[in-house]
Amino acid sequence: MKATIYDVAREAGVSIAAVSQVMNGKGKISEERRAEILKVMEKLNYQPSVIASALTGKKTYTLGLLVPDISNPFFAEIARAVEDQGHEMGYSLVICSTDNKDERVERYLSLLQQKSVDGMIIGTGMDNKEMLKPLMDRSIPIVMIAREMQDLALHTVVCDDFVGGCMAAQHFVALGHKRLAILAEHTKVTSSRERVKGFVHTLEEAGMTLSDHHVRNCRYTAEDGKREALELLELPPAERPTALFCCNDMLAIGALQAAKQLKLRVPEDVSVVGFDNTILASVTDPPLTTIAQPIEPMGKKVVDLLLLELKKKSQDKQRVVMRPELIVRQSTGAPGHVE
Amino acid sequence: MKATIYDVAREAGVSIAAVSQVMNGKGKISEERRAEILKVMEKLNYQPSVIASALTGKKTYTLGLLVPDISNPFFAEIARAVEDQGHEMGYSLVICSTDNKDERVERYLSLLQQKSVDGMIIGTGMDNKEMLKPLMDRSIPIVMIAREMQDLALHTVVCDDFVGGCMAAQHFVALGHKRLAILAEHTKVTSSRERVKGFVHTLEEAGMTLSDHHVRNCRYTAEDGKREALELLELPPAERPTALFCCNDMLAIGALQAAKQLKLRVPEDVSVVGFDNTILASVTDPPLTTIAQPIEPMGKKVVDLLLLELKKKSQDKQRVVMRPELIVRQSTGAPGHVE
DNA sequence: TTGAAAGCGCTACCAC
DNA sequence: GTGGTAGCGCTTTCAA
Repeated sequence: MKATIYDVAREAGVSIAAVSQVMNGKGKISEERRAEILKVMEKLNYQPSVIASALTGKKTYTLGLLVPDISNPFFAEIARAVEDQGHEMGYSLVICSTDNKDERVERYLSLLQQKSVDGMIIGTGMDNKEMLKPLMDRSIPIVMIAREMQDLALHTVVCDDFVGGCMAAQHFVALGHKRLAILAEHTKVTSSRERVKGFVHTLEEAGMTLSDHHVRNCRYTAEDGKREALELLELPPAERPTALFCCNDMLAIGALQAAKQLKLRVPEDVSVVGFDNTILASVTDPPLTTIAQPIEPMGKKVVDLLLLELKKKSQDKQRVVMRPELIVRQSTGAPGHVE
Repeated sequence: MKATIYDVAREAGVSIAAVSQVMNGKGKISEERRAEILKVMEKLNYQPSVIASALTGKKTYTLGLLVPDISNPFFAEIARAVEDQGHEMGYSLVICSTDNKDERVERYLSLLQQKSVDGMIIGTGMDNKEMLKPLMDRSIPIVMIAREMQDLALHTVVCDDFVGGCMAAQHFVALGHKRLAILAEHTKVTSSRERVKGFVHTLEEAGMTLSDHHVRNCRYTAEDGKREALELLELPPAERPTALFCCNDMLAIGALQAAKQLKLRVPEDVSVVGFDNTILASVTDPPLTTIAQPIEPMGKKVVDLLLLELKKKSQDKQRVVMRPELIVRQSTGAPGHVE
């Protein structure tokens, strides 16, 4: 059986209070008692119970991370960054894949609460933002990453999605594209909406427009992207876009697959830009031009904000916006030309 | 503040014992009291504390998953399968990326123990297997996935790595390759060792051999794979392999990149087979022929075994071996020919 | 300095 | 049926 604080105390001939003190480095203990207790802990291979400690008002040293799908490389990379930064400070990470379903979000929110996590990092969308209210009322620290929850006072770390969308558009415009289209995520995904806005904004500044049926909403799988891209690319030549802006790398892969299936060459017949710059972007055929999010810095920052909130409550909520970057690979070129 | 069992009891005018009983569906309670209590719980939005419950000898409903790196798609996909199956049964998942470093493994093992997780799923290698002993002595349920811990009586779920290696070799032999090479993982990775063994075995059965410098050990990143593949592919023509078996998809991507850098065509100049069939295999250029592991069934099975172990202890340890499958895409062909 | 004791929220046993 | 109560392992006053 596991050794408890009582075992240590008995073995060392002191009170449990003494043991507790040396563990927490509080109170006054003579050096020799301290040493003795430490020795006994070692000998018994004593592992203090976080559970018991947490019950006494201390922390659980556990954080929750809600994302749509941990098997999606983007979120897996986020998770790794978050895990590392948390681990640095002694925290563990519980992952929660929501599939963007409110019921799952709710379930996980409740579960994490019952498990008394010290804080939650939310990187998933949800239709009903009210779900977060109860948590905030109970002042459970919550921070957002890669998603915004407007109207809610929450620390938030995002990349500048609007600017990212602009960058993609600028790239296409500079290349000379005239017929553009977008593969967006579900409209409830704020980051995707911003990217679309930025893209459209830049296009309009350049005197171009985007017809509605050239903006397709997908879920977040490559299959979805492929299906929508197929429809786009099968339009009559005069309407068929020569450039596709995809709101994430997964969708871009779907677009690439669609192009391949239709025997369209990339980038000669159609250019594709993705978003996120996950590992996927570097291995596609051709390698994907994409807008990079600074995933690691974002993950680190969001943990820092959360831990900050953990100690000093009720400060100003920050909104940290990090700059995306256009990574030009080989999926983009001038329309109708070999690059 | 969060409502406690006392709040519910007071509000409902009953004892906490009564409340506890309705929560756990045990003991006898009159229907009306039951309904009343339920109503109060609802009203107070009562969330029972898993922490307190766990302290009383119950479970924490939390599982730990140790993998080398959650941002590696293979492990991310494993994690998703494990998460889902666990979630089904009310468990949460703590992810632990070890980077294959013993110190990190040890740290996480200790942390998970202090947090009283109900069980651990280990999908990472470690040099010193002794680290697991203390956990086993304390009879903390441990199961292995995609890794073996020989000499240790542990439930284990793996795919048949040896057979997987054989499949790769058979594929190459059937295609007519004569000069083969392997990109293996670190020798301490049992699964990789088995794959190499199977590969070599089949080769020898076909009357072929593999010289030592045609078997390279890498870590687990694409960069490593690329570096080693570069060396292999820069050998003089008479020694240069026409077929590369890579022990995972990441390494295969590195190989693909190496080939591209050297202006070698795949599969005309060099064929490449990967292992795992992660999402990466479907997006490479060209799409990767690979040996698929049944990731989802494996993840589900390992959770089942763990939960089984949770209830009835000390049963026979199972070793579940799942069958891999050759997925032929476009990175393999006959040597010197366009496929 | 040191330790006795009062909880933290919940479970389970036992007496009523 | 129902509720009192003794812990679970640890933290934290507060006396001594």
